[in-house]
Amino acid sequence: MDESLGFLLHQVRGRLVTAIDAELEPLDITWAQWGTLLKIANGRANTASELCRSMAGDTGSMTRMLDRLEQKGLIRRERSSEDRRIVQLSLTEAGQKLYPQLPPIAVKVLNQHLRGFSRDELETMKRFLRRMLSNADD
Amino acid sequence: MDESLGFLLHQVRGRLVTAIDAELEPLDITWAQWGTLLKIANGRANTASELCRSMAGDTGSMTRMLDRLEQKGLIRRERSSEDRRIVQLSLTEAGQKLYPQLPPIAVKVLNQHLRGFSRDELETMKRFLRRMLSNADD
DNA sequence: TGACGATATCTGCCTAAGCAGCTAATTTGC
DNA sequence: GCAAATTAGCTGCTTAGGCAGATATCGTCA
Repeated sequence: MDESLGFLLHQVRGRLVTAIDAELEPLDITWAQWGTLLKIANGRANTASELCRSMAGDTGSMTRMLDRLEQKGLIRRERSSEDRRIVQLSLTEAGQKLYPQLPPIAVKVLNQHLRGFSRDELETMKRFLRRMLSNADD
Repeated sequence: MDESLGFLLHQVRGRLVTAIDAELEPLDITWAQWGTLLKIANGRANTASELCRSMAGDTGSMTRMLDRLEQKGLIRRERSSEDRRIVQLSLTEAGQKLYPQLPPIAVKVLNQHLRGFSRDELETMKRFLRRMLSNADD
């Protein structure tokens, strides 16, 4: 039963997150925070609900994630004037300075865990995971 | 960047857990609780620290997990008389009655997410994940 | 024997994610 | 034009996991 796919996914994801968080620790940011920051930096999400949709997350949990990022001075929240329900998100100068430092760290940890994998094998695994995701969507 | 392996693993694992938890809800137990219960039921772990080792988890978090299982009346804790540091774990009658109901639910949800996968593909994916785990161990 | 290190468990503090319920603002439908 | 539904964001409650520190017990070795 340790061999269940669900358990394996859980374990691997946990190891990855722990390893990345350990490397990120000197920068005073976590993997989850970095992911959120990146979405904002890329312009893929300007509001909290866009973030939730693009990460399949909960809005309540996102509010608190944004609280943490704002409190660290990495993002700014501004109530929109056109639609006053919306809070527009943007990176502060500190956020803009921080976020390019992060991808190399994630890549390094990922490569450590992918030692011995061919490019084909990596692509195969990603294809499998995308198929599972699309199976989940119905 | 939504295409990073780490992000995909995170997403798939999340969807699986959410789907299993939804199915388990009428039984008033969660996926994480069920995993712990199963380890105890199988006799693979008679103590908290054995559980932690076999799941690569934290002892503090395990204490609280066992609190929840004990509070639900599914497990029993008994201080060992030979080594008084140890707390021996066992299933109550309720726990023994509950745990055989759980694997079919996990299998069902897993199969939904694996629609269209051949047995070979599943084995390949599991092999990949085990390789990543073993890469993590050094 | 008695000090020291290792082990087992527990507690407090933190991040994170999910659910339900709430308010305010906007859009839709009659 | 206005009631109803929808959307955006927030708060409280819960589970879960990680880290650090505390306590009690055990094993070892001088």
